[in-house]
Parts: sequence; C-alpha cells; structure tokens
Amino acid sequence: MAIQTPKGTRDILPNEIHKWNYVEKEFAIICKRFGYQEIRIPVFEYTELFQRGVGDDTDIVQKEMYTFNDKGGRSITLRPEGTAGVVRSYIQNGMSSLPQPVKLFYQITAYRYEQVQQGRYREFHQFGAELLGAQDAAADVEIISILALFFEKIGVKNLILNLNSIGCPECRKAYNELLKEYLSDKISDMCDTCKTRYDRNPMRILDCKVDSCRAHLINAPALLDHICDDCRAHFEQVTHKLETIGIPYNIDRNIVRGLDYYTKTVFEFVSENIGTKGTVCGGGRYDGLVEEIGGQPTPGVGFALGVERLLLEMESQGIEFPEADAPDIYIGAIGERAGQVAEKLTWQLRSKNIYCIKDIMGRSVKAQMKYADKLNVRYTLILGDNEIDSNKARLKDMKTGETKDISLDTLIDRLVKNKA
RNA sequence: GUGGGUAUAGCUCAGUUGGUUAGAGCGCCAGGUUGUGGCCCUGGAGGUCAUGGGUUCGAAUCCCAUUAUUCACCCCA
Repeated sequence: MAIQTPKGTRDILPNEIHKWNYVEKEFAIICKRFGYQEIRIPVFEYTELFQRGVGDDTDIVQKEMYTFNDKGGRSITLRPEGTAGVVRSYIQNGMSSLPQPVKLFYQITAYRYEQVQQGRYREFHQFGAELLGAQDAAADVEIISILALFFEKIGVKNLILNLNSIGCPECRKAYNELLKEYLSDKISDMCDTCKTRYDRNPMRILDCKVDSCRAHLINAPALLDHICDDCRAHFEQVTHKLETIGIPYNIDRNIVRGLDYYTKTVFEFVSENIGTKGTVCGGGRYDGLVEEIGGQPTPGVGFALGVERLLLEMESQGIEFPEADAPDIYIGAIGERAGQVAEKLTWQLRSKNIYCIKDIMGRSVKAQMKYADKLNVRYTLILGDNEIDSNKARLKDMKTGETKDISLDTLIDRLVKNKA
C-alpha cells in the first residue's frame, strides 16, 4: 500500500484551494478593518505552555495533545489551539508596552489527537483574533462583531450566536460549592466521570450527556443565575451592546467552554447543518490567562474559528466561491524555430503581467488546442513558420471561436490594453 | 476511549447462487490524411480486487484478523 496522509490529515488540492484563499483573504481584510494585526506563532511550543494556559484538567491537555521529547530532551507539543501561543508572544515580546489594547489575528493549523469525523480532523485550520488589555464589555462585543461581519461578508447565514457568562474565579468558586451541595445526595447515583468531576471541577458535570445524569441536573442551579454583581453587570453590558448593533444572540446557560482559561463571557456560533455539534467558532474572555502564563495581570478576549467547518457550512449553504483566474492566452508553437519565438514572446508577456501559458510538450496543434481548452484560456495563438515569416498570427477567441489576424509586434500592447 | 458502515482503475461505481484473460462511465494519452479546442468515433495506458490468513477443486465474492476510511458518542474548531 502506498504511503498515505496520516489519519486525520488531508491534502488541500489545487481544485479547492481557491476556497481557502478566498476565506483567508476576506478574514484578513475584516480583521485589519477592526485594527487587528497579523501575528505568526510557532507550530510547536514547550508543553508547559499548554498545560498552564489551556489547563491541566481539560480533555485537550489530558488526552489530545501531540507531545514528544526533542533531541535535547525538552517536552514539545504541537499547538492544540492558538490563544496560548499568542498570549505567550504578548508576554515574551513586551507587548504590554505597546499602545493598549493590543489587537492580533492569525490563521494557523492546530493539532489534536482525536477520533476523526465530519468537520473534525487531527490537523485542522483556525482563524483567530485576540484583544488584549481591554476589560470593558465593548471589547467582548468587538470580538463578536468581527465574526458577525465576517459571516455577513462571505454570505454565511443563519448561524446562531450562543452566549453565556461563566463568571470570574470568585463567583465560580461560590457556585461550585452551591452545585456540590445540590448534587451531594445525587452524585452516588451518577456516572464515574461525573464522580471524579465532582471533586475536581463540578461545573463540568453540567456537560454530561449520560441520560441518568442529566435527569439529576434538570433543577440544578445555573451559573449564570449566581454570578457576582460585577460579572452580571459586565454580561448585561455585552448583551445590551449586541442589541444596540443589532447582532442577535441566544443565551445558553449550558455553554462551558472546554478550555480552562475562560472567564465571564463565553460564546459560540453554531450551525444546524454540518453535523455533530456544529460549532463553527467559539471564544470568550480570559482575564486570568496572561497572569497564569507569567505576565502582568491583563484582561483578554478572543475567538477561534474552525476553517474546515466554515467551508462545510458554506458548501451546505450553496455559497459560490470566486473562481480561480484562467490564463489570458495560450501560445502554441510548431517546430523548433517557432518554439524559440514562442519562448521569447511568452517571456515578454509574462514580464508585462499577462497570465500566459506556452506549449512545453512539443505536441500536435490539436493536442495543444485541447490542452488550452481545458485550461479555460481566453485566447490562443499558434506560431509556425508562416507566422514568423509574415510576422502575423491568428489570435483565436476561445469563447466565441472567432479568429483575427494580428501583427506580432502589436500583440503585447494589445493584450496589456485588453487586460486593463 | 466506545459503537456502526465501507474498502474493486486517478474519480464515481458495476461485478449476478463462489466458476476462465475483472468491467463501465468520467478523466488521462494518441489517432480520425497535410497546422486549430468544445460534439462525435476509434484505439491505448492504468487494478498483486486494502493487507494477511482460512474454507474450497476454484475466492473480488464466504469466514477471521489487521489496517485504512467514514459516520456517531465523548469532547471540541
């Protein structure tokens, strides 16, 4: 069996690359319009960054990371997401001395060792943005509005914005006690994972999908109803501002993002057509993360968007992508002498920024024309001894089939003019 | 980590109750008289039928294992 891509990875082939180029470009344009600058971070980091940043308790760190020791014996991990690396860079490069807030966006691959299924791969692509240094609800709303505008710009409709607040460490601590109290007489009846969650991270019990566990949770207190005054005020400002701009949202008390660093606002945009849970992107506020990784206390908010899922959603909505450019002209040649002229002509055209393809197989005129047709070129020009002697050639419009005699001297100028 | 589906040419798939040199469409290459694509016609290349065992006189076909892939659960992007 020939070697294939490893499980959960895939090639992005030329026939679909225009889709990727399109969304990448549009995303960058939107981010820049909001004042975000692109940052590129390493594919791998020291494992400790993710253990501290993403959280030792999370599924990602416990079972999904690609971790190995390098030849120097250092523990290295392929990034499972982008935020931790960006925040590390913020600290390492002294960005707290830059004018605040600092606004960054990125387009990365990320790696998680998981079972693959539709819209979930072991190597996947994320677009993300991070806003560091701003604690006001306006920052949360700006982050969300980048996404809303991006979706609007590329024509993606009907994504639902689910919103929740998971409070700050203080109110979460109080809530965890409340939840444990509520569950104290029920936990013995619940699943094993819930039992371990009960001690380590009771909030995650709310996420359990086991029916018998769910039954016990129906009347469980919701975190959103027990956050502190400060967090409540923040959440109300977020919803109020969203209403002001006109971004619809849905409050979902059950969103508990899978990364430990989130505080206060958490959100996700979900689709109903792409299977599984349909999360196209997720994000939230992470006011404790910079400090956790070793920087000065700095508020932050951001998101990550799954590009594979975005493309799935776009395809299921029948959104048309701009086609890749077709060549302006194909230069064919018969024989050695014409080949040389074609060579030179092609070079001149290309240097004038004309998208020009030339025969390099020495094939028959018929084969060359077929090839030109498949490339979807606009014009063809076949050179032979006659053309070179007369300094004229027949330019053929491949759409209409019309031909026109044209002087080789004026060809370049005409094509350049034609293109402009 | 758990459960189900699938695995035949580059792609999409046929292959009858196990029976000779395994097929089609598309794609690719070439030709249909001298130098012009699309339509049509002809020909060609390309498959250890995922891999390894087993049953059988005989296996693409039945059984087992492995691997890959896919969908779902968990969780996430």
